[in-house]
Amino acid sequence: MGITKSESFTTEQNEMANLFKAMANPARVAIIQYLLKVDSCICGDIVNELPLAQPTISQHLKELKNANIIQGTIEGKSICYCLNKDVFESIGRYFMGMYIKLDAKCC
Amino acid sequence: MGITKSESFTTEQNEMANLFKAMANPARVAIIQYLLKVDSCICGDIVNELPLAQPTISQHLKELKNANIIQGTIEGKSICYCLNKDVFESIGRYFMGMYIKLDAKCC
DNA sequence: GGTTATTATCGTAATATTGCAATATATAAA
DNA sequence: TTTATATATTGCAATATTACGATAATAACC
Repeated sequence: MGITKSESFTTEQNEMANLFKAMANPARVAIIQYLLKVDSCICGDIVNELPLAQPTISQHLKELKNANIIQGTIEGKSICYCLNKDVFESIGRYFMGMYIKLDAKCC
Repeated sequence: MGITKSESFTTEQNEMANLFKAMANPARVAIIQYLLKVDSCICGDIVNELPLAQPTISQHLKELKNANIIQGTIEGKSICYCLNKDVFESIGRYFMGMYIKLDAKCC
């Protein structure tokens, strides 16, 4: 039918999928990399950095915020965005854990 | 327009996005978790494990294989699938590297 | 050869995502 | 209060993704 059968999978599986979905776009990867470089910035800085219109950037920031990858703090008339450190630690641990568990013997 | 402006971003950014896209679906997350548990299996085992039709599983396996997350080896009339250990190490390092680089001071 | 078992491909319908122009909202400054 | 600045929301068109039935392809077995 075209819709993901989310109800057929566990909450954890859906949460992991949503987290990856938030990063599954080159513009959002670029935003994350930019935030890693500058520590924190306002929406307008990202609009100047990337070749996308302001509403598009705003929408991407919203998705990253929904996934808890970034956080935004109101500072006067602008909003200061920065990366959420905890998320990266837990994703890193998730994959390193898989790497360790993974048996070398394959088919 | 609706299409991702891939040409506006670096090759690395597009590759990272594609890797995350391959994992941005609960069925594919479930397949990865199942392969982690059983080490290796054939397509039919996954069809029995998940509530999805055989063509759907086959399509998901194709996407995981294209992203180099799994590999498939022909064994008689069936195909043995297993996880690609290297990918998980590099993704894990990618995120742990971000975590370490990330400054605690946020906005 | 014919049959069975296993997986892949095609076609297609339903839904989701991406991007932007236009517009709305909110705050600061004048 | 008006104006400027910064960000969010809405509506829409183009494209991508998801799922499955029908069918094809491949290999083992008789």
